[in-house]
Amino acid sequence: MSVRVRFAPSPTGYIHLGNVRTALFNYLFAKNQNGQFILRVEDTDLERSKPEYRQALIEDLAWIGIRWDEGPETGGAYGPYLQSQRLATYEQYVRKLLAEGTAYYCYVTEEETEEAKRIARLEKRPPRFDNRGRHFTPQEIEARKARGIKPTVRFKVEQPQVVLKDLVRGEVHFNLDDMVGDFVIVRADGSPTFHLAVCIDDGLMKITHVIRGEDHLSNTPKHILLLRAMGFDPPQYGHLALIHGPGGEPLSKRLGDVSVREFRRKGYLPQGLANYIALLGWSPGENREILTWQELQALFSLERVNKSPSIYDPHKLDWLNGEHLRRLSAEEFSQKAFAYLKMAGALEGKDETLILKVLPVFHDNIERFEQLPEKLNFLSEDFGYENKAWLESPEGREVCEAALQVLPSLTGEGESLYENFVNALKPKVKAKGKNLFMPIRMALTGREHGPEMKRLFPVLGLVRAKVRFEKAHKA
RNA sequence: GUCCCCAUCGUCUAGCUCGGUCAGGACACCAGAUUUUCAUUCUGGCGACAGGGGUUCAAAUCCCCUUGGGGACGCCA
Repeated sequence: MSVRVRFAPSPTGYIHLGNVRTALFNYLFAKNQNGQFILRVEDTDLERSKPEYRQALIEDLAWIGIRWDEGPETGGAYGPYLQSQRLATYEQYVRKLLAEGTAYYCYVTEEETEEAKRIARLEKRPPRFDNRGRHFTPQEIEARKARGIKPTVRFKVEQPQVVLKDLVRGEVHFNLDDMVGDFVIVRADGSPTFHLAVCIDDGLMKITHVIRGEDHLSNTPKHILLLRAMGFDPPQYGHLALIHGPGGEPLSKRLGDVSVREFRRKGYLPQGLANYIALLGWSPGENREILTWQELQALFSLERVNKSPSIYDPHKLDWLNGEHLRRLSAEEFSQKAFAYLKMAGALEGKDETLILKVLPVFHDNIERFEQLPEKLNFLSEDFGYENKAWLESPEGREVCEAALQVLPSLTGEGESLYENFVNALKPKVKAKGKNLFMPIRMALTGREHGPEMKRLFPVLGLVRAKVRFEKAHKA
């Protein structure tokens, strides 16, 4: 039987590092096994689900390079892939469960269960539902109906001992008696809960492996019971330890800066981010770290997934992204960098041809595209000087004067243009070494640091050089 | 509080299945070399088996306890 996995996010916000890692592991596992990857949107929480988040999610997933075989807009043989469109199916199963007596209408109100929980907590007991609604007499039920109470549907937990053979954790034993009571599968407003929808969908969509975050571990016994009650063979489960922020805090608390959108905005390469994320909780062994998408796919295995939680380290992400950046050809680098600048709105009012020409010069200088616009400031004529001292010194002034004399008769192409420039300059000035070099850099770029002058100089060209030395001379 | 999971450098990890390694790599950090600057690149350094008990000739590796961390306990997913 071929492997079928799914990534099933709820569109209640932008996806973050933890979510994409789950998606990525599912995807890599499926592709490694020659299986299918399904995208399913769990939008049963009408309150919080938003269509724009669904769109964002699809974009972000596609951006990083995940391709789904079946999904909301893609379609597939087991659709629809939006839970909000599967309500009729859920109702059928609920009717069946009700008819078979494995589920029942529960007339206990939300307020009552809240209150019971509060008291349980106070008395330091597990805040477990006591199944009281299971034993209401027909009279009680009538009375509650008369008061306008709408029932929920609860699943009867009758075999509380569940053994799970988790693909990453091994055998895990649960006793639902000390965890949960009968749990809600249909809310009082008639909408299905996550538990119901997931089980029906996983069953119907013939999902073979469920790879998800550890936060779902304790839901798994419920799901296994539900699945069995509905006549499905439960899939295999693998629970991934969670990722934490640099301070050790849960990722959800810092959603803003760890969302995929934010990494996009900062100009990370999709393959750089994917590579880094893959290394959080997984390792191919043999000290390998820098991996292409193809390599990730070929090497991935659940057996090598770690059980312990990991902390996200922005430094290492930057380093790894830089490595991927440097592995790009000059053309690819320029093209992607340019696309980023355009997207970031950093091109407005700028000389695009000139930018395209300098871009390759910064290939080794950055680890993400976000660092580019600031480094490109010197292309505009109105830049200021980071350190005027290099220009104001007698030696600096002499360099500027000599440069202006030499410039008109300069010839050469590419790097040799700069060499000719410097060679022509040398006999005319006393300054040498740093004292010659720094005034040139300051006059031409306004900065003390930057890429090699021999590469920058020909890109700027003689006309700009003249303007800049004139300006520097007056400074 | 109850249940579940986890535990190797500051961080990501290899090694654990099948006990015998100077416990390896990478990021970060520090020092040096190259680069007339910066970045890149290269070299070196710092740095860990949470603690305690077993089992064994031998334990990072197997077992138990403690401690620490995480997760769950919703009519959220």
